[in-house]
Amino acid sequence: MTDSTLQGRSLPSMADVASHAGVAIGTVSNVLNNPSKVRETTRRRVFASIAELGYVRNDAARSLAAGSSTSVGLVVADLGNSFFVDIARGVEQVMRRRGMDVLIVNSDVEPTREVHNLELLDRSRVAGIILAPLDTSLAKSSVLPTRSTPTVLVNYESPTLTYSGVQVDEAHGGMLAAEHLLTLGRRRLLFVGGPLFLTAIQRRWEGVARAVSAVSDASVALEETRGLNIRHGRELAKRIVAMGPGTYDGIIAASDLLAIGLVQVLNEVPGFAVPSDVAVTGYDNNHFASESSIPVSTIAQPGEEMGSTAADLLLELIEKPQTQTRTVTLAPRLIPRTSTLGPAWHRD
Amino acid sequence: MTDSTLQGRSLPSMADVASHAGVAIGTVSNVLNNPSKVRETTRRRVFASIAELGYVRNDAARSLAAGSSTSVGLVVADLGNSFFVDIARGVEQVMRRRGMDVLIVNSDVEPTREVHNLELLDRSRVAGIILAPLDTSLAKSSVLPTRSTPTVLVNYESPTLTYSGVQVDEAHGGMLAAEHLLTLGRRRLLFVGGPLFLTAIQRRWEGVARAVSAVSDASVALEETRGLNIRHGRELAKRIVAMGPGTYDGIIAASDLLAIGLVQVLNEVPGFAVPSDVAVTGYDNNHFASESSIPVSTIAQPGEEMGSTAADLLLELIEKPQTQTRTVTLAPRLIPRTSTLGPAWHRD
DNA sequence: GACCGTTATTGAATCGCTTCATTGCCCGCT
DNA sequence: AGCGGGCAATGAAGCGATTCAATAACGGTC
Repeated sequence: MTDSTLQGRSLPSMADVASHAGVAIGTVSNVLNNPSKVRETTRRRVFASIAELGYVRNDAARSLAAGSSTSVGLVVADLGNSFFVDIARGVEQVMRRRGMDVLIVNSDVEPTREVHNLELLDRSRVAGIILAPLDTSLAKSSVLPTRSTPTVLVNYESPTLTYSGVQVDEAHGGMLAAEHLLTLGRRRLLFVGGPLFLTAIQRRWEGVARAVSAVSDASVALEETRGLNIRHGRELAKRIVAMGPGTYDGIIAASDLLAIGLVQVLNEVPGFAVPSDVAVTGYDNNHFASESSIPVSTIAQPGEEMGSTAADLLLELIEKPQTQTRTVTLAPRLIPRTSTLGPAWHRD
Repeated sequence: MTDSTLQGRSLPSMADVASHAGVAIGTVSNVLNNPSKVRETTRRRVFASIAELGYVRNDAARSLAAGSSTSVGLVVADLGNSFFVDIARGVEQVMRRRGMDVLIVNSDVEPTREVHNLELLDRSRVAGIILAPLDTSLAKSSVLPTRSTPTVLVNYESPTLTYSGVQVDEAHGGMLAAEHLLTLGRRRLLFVGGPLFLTAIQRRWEGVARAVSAVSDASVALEETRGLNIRHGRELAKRIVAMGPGTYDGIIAASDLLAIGLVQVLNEVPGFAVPSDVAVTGYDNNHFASESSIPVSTIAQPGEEMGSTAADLLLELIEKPQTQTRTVTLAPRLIPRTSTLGPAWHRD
């Protein structure tokens, strides 16, 4: 019976540790989970055996037996987008403080993978899930209704209030940008961004329009783009130049990349100097917004804060499952830089 | 159609499904894992029960019983660095094709978290682990010797050949950049980058030096920087300007950001036009290298390929554990752009 | 109808852990 | 001595799957 010939391969189990240390299996478990319940000397003996055998606890067995896990899952739509990386950082920060681990799964913009990843985490029986989808991925609507693991949505409004969530007040962001330009005396504004079926863009535009309508002698036009990259900014800039100098004295771009593209082209053309002739704002606080040759004023998405808030909401849900779900809306903030203030304004 | 029992009740188990469908528990298991062994009609009945009860397989129990998992873990040093995101994409691509899932854990540049994450994945009994550390994080040396899960290293040379790994031939990258400039007729070169204790930077410099020494009338100088960001590039550019025009006619930067910073400043100063007076190359193929106002020629790290190669190596290790470990070295490649070729050269 | 080879289904044993009701001990009090 | 209470330690009963030997059911043949 006492055959301890473990042919090389498989890792030692708790039972192996127990017999090696001359204690019961339950004692080993206690050493690991409730050290205070075990006498000092015994504890030391067990730890010694653990070290000697190179024992590694099997979390699959652990969470099966305990019926709970110490990891949460984070489903992100696109790791290539630094916004999601910020969210991840926020989530990790909070979870780590609580001794929980964060497993990240990447959907890479594919809705089917998003569904798959959600199922994966469900099967894994993680303690909870934070879902950060893209505005465009609709897939979740078909999955969400049947979920049973505690779940928090980031940046996506759950139609019904079935899940807790974190959102950004996009309209407010648009207002901030517009008011900034208006305060600087700009009156002939232009909002650029698109496609407009993205609700975030739509909201930003609404905010801009609202802010402008509050100032009697100000006006704002809208130019829809097909995307939000530098290239789209460059293309649009050419069209703007073609309209002639003075048509606009302030431009609100729906993304930093768009703004950077605009600035790159405009600033080369007489009559379109940035910001003296045309002030430009971006959106997202992309790392490169501050690094381009003319640092771009921007609206910062509170990505990290969104992540940490989502984590808080999730912990709440995990700890008292009866809690009423709720949605937290966070405000973006303005970061003024050279592209609106001019070179006199130095950042640190 | 009708019932939506989403609340609180603990999830149904395989036993529940079995009794609901009027079959044995083993049959349910077969329906899920060896469908061909179950008669069509039975299979359908079981699937119906699964759907009706909303059964979700418990992967903790599954991998405990089966003694194997269908997920692999990926430990990345810094999700904020797009190089690691590329690696992740490569890993996912290969694994997905094999029906395996990838769990990503982020160490956020902290060595202690790297160790923790490695332990986490060990405990989780994933099928294998891919470790993508930073050049600087030394911590793994203390962990690696005792590992027992199949493991593959990315971008870090295991001193002993204990683990399979994927690397980049950094020296070759340096050579490519230098040869490119030499071919364009540049002879007074400068390599910039740092800190030099980073082995990758060191290697690139070695490659550059080797290439230059092969051309009799060419020379190369070295300027060490304290970091690789745009800011460092800007600062260095000022020093270069101070040396006067003509000192160098070609600069090899150890990162794209560095190169972008250099170009931004140099190109404004008479006698330092890029690329006519000074040609500049970057390194990493950062997304923004191609988007800056003067697109920067660069050496592309094959991040995605590194990831997929690592995944292949890992699968090999998982499938036949006896396999000899090996290290694959990949070559970076040159992407010439305006900062060396001039505006005549259009990219698609 | 008896016999036999497939094909389907069954259910007990098992994976490695947590839990918790018990048991053993030791010590102080009455 | 006897009793009660606190610690320590024990070990069996799950947790929810996979496996696999054993059994049942099903056709075909002679």
